[in-house]
Amino acid sequence: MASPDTGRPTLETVAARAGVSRSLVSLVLRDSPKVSPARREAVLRAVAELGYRPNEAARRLAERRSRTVGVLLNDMRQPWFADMLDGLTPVLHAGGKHILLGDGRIDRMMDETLTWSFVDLGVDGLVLAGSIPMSQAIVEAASTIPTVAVGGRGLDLDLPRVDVLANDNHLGATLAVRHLIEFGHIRIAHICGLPSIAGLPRMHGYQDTMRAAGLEAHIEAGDMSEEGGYRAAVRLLSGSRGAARPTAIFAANDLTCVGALSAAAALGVRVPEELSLVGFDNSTLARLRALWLTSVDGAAQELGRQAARMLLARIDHPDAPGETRLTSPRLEVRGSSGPVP
Amino acid sequence: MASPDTGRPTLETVAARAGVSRSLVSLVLRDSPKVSPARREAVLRAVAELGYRPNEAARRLAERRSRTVGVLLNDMRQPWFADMLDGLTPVLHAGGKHILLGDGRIDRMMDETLTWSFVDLGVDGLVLAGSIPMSQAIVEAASTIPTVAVGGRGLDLDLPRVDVLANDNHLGATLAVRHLIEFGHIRIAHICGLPSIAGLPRMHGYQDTMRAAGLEAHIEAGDMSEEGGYRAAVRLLSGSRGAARPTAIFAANDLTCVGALSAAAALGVRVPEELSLVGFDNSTLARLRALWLTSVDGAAQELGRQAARMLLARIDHPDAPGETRLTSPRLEVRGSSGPVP
DNA sequence: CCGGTAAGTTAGAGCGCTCCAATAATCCTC
DNA sequence: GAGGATTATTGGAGCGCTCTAACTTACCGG
Repeated sequence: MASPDTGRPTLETVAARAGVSRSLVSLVLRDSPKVSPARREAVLRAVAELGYRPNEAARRLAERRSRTVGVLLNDMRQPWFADMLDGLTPVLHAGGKHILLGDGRIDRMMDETLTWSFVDLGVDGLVLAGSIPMSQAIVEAASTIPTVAVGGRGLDLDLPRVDVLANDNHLGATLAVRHLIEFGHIRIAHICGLPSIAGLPRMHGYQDTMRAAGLEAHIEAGDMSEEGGYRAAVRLLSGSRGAARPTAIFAANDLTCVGALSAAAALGVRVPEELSLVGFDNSTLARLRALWLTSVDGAAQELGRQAARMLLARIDHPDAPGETRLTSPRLEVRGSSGPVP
Repeated sequence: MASPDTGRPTLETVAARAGVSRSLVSLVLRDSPKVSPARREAVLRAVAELGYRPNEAARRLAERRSRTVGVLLNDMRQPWFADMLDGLTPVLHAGGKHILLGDGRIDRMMDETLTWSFVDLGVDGLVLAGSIPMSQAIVEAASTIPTVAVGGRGLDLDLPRVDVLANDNHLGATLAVRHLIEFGHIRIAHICGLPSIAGLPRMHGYQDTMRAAGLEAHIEAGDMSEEGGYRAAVRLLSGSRGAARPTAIFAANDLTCVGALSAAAALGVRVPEELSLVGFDNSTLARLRALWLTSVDGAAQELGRQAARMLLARIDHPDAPGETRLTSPRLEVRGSSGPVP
């Protein structure tokens, strides 16, 4: 004799109203085929009249799964993550999954607590996005829960049954440098990023392509920030190295590229007439007409879609061997690059 | 006689190991004062040895609350939301709340499903951020669940026990226009935003301040986008209105302002020598040295902090009368504004 | 018209936790 | 060292749902 006296209606309440048992209501709600049309009708009417909504916590407890996947990322305000999520979420929703976002910057506790709270919540799957720091907690979670690593982590740490999906950063750099070479540039410099899973292959792609073309590589240190890009570009352009000023710069990401653009403006070097710039990520920044950067597009959205599909497959099949897949980037040519002067 | 055979340990498992009852373990975990040091010790050891973590779903069901608040916003990639969240989340965490993010753009179902899923999950509180569309579901949820509306919605729809916290957009516009007047500008135009809860007061602030200074207002239509700002600025600057070209433009937000900046560049109008620009939001965009916009800072982070505090208070006191609070913006002066030519 | 099968419905035992009421152990105080 | 007041500990009844196994009917051919 439950007490539907207080607050929201429960299965009990609905059952009483429809004149059936709790179990039958449950069957109707999970639309089981073996319910007579008459009863189904009655139950649905009762549900509507009472405005009944199932209690998610109870359902999770009973089902022992949450129909939820956790997404761990480091900074949602970076356009790459937003784009990736744009691809990821519709597919996961279509697969009947809720999404729980964990942002390492917003919840400054990525290291441990955030991951554990996902585990406690009993997420059905985990998406590790970007180059989030790999704590003990994450490694443990990833080896228990079906997990997909997208765009960064995972290539390095190789867990047994984790799928890895990443942008081919090496190829992206190659595309950028080839583009500049085709414009006739010879002195092409690179402002590198951090020595991360994203930064290193971009740098190596640059080096390899330069070498293949018989050109001399010139790398200036950056840190994926605007400030770093500005300083590196100032060093490159201020001619402290004699007359060999580069006519083109390939930057490790768009933010760095924007910094380089500012440096060029500050030093009176016109872009693209005197200096060509190519960024990486094709972020919203690159698309602002005030900046209008040529940039490598990592197809983050497509990456997200694929990640979602892989995760859904893995949830159904937790023990399949881990798969690694690289996706091909594309160059988006805009106003910051042009023929060599 | 539970079966700790499978998977994660439960209270039962821990209790057995520590040689105490389930209840005692529960008391230790919620660190009740009335547990003897010896038992507490034993329980904690068992917990550590087993790697026990409480099942969040079960806890929620039993406690009939989720220690979670839902945050509903429309687009996380807008810097304003990120900043607001930066202020909001630490305070909520400190108050022992988990955070559930619902992004209207990412989960394209803000209208209904997203809100309902918050309700089903049994969130303890709700934060409505920005000018999310007000669906029936939201209104219903907000009148049941402790709710705070921050930076947009809420001023208009006035629900009985909902706190409203907003930036004083009218004052912000006033600051911007006064700044330009102090620089000696007379012909100050405004590119307005959408007629939203954020856009309208900015426009009115502009109008009122111009009128108070005995100046003639001139408003060009924009839409809070870069493209809109570009077009409006082209109309303003191309002189189709005779010689009375404005020497300063106050834009409804930074994106619009960036558009205006591009228009100036395209038309050969130098900023700030020939044209001063002031934006709104003081977003990361405004801080890029390539743009370096003077902008009104809505103190989104502080807004977030206050919103969190108000929500925590309201959760403890659901029936207190709704409170409305406006916060004062501040002008961040950068390179896009200067003395009248 | 009876046993057998299919179709529809239901009781009831969990899921893993909280929390109250009841019990057991301990501590005083006289 | 008995009686009462604390202080610790425990049993057990939920929380609202799922899911299996058992129970009703209804149907049908022999």
